[in-house]
Amino acid sequence: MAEKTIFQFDAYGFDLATTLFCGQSFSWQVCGQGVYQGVAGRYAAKVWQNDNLLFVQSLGAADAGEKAFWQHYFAVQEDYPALHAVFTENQQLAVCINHCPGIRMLRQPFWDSLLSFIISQNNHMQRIAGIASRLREQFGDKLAQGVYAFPTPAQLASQPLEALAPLRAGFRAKYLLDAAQKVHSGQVEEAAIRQMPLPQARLALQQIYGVGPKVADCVLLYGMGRDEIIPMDVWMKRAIQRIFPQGLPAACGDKQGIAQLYVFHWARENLPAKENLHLKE
DNA sequence: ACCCAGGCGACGA
DNA sequence: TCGTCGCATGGG
Repeated sequence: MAEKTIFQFDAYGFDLATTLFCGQSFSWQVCGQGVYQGVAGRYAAKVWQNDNLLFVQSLGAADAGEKAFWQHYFAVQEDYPALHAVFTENQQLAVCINHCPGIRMLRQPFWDSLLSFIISQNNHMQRIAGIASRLREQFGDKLAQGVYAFPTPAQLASQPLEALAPLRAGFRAKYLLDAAQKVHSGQVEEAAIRQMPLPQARLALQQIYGVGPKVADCVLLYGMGRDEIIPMDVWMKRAIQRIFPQGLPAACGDKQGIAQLYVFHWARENLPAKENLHLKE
């Protein structure tokens, strides 16, 4: 029978839709007018927003930890007014923030983000979401009607490469398997990486075949809370070339990765790729 | 048809 | 250690 547990959070200034679909997560889909359905870790939910209230309806068997999980996931207790006050001191950055100030850094599980950003390489956002969705549906546990968890490392590690063909992940399929095998075996261990200094943490993740500097940085930022990281993809390179030749303002300090969310989103909506094809660095 | 995508690994110099 | 290229797939 359907679970009706609904968690409610104060979310002043929050923009749920943009936060879910700005390229940091590939675990959500539209399931109605202003209602989105998705997964994080072992939890499935429907989410919607009413002004400054965020509603999260648990779709699985809600447990004692679920409310705290979503509270953390949606960053509803983090002080964004304070962050914005610092970020907007810089005029260029203020343009990016003001373009969509309601974006929040989702606090995603490590494993979800590792799979998602392996899929993301040399790929388009729509396709990333599609492959991630097929990966969950094909190999993950069903948490609710139409919502599947990402396969656990053990579930995925036991698959032969050919089994991933229906994902249409292309050359990334073997990368997904290697990630599963190395996490399952403990060769790549989340808890240990969380304790490491950044350079070491990056190298630890890059042991995975198919995880290079960019994917490692995305996992550290989006899946491990390393807010000081700016993953450098083509959009961020364009934005930096164009409006931040000196890099993001030093005042962003160890929250540069959060500032990056706004710059990335601004760049995607304001820097047509065609005009910027031959920019370097 | 051609170019591109939240890159990476292999290879040659 | 640094460029360059192929890689799977599919949308513009």
